[in-house]
Amino acid sequence: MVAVNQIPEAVIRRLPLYARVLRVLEARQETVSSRELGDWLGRRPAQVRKDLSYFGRFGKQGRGYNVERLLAELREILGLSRTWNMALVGVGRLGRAIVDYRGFAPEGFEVVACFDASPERVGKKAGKLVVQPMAEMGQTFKEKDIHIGLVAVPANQAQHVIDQLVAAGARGILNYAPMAPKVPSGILVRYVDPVRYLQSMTFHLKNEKGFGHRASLD
Amino acid sequence: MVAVNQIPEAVIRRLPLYARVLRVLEARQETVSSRELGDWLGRRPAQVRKDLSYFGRFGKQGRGYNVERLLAELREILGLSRTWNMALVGVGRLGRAIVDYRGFAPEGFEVVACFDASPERVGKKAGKLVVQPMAEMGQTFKEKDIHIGLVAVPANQAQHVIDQLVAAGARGILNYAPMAPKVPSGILVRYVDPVRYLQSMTFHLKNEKGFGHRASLD
DNA sequence: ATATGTGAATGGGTTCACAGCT
DNA sequence: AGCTGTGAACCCATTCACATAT
Repeated sequence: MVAVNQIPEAVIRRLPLYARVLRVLEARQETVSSRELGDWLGRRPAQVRKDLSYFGRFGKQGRGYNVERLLAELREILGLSRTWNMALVGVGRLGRAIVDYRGFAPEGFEVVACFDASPERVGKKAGKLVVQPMAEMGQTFKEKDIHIGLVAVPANQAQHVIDQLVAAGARGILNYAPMAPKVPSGILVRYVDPVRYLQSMTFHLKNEKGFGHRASLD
Repeated sequence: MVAVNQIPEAVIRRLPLYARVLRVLEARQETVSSRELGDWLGRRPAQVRKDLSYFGRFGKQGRGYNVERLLAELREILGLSRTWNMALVGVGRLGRAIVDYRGFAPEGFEVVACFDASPERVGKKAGKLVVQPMAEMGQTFKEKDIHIGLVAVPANQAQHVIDQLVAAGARGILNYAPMAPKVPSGILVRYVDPVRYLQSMTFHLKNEKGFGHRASLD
């Protein structure tokens, strides 16, 4: 157990994975050991224990962790015991797929507004939402208590859009554009970029061997 | 410069990012310094230089790196100077969005076959492709020289699908399902999981401070 | 003056190994 | 016996600092 600000970032990024496995286990068993949890993710038991120990002492020697309890703790730690409102910018093909994506809601994330710079798109529907002009962003962020922005515009527009999101009050940004924007420090950015994963994969595939390394979840 | 099998995985995962920035720079300048390249990605110049130095000596003291040359080298190193054929499993909403995704082709990745376990979907069209039954997977992988599988099925079916992909000959898997499958060692798996990124973001957003850390591309 | 390439130093993250609880 | 929690040891990755080249 340790001060919040000195928890390794690597640990924080694993917590959602633990939560995910626990969701599956919830239905079938009451307790889980660090070994079992680690097996699901290709991790060593010691790592699981140490990761969790940054936040508290959730286990019982000789028994393991109570699945339900641990899941609840993790959701609390990650800030998932509330709903997070998000705004999407860019309602092209990809944007539409994002609005329709069924994976957000069960985890407490909701797209509650969407914006596009193109006048032809403004006013049309995207899922249940009406596409708004960029100018309304600041206003809408306040009204709807939005803290996260999703960016699904072409790479060459992404920087400008992200600047606008930050100005509107976004503190976190999920960037689907294949580029690396500059943001003020304090703004969190994460990247969804399937091609990038493929490209680091082909390095290994190309060298017929070089295969020995663990297929872990990084 | 060093043997292929002892290049840090972390370095390999950054190479696609360098390539991406170089693509942008290509149009506007002939050379780039490690400082400038690093600035684009929120990295220190020394890291850029060391990363590249694992593969060769591409720079010139006093000048920097030739953009075009470096990009070509990286594409070669990553195995991107060829086309990679991929197969999609799961032609639901998400699967359809993946087939339609415009980001793969320009980088040399192509979805050349798609499969679904549901008989109602088999035989129907998905983009330009006809949805095939799972049983044809092995055959098609050989015929079409497929090495990468994309998984877009519900979490509870993903393990089974991935087993089938591996049996069919897939050596790399891009998993859109929110779960962590077990695979034989030697098979590469990468995860596209927007929710996971959101969940590690909310940890920081929740603790109003804890913001100091760099918004880098990990 | 400017910028690379790299050995050495530092820092962060993972794993070991064991005391201690059930 | 089985399993956690954790300091210490280890290993991998990043950064520094400087010799070297243009």
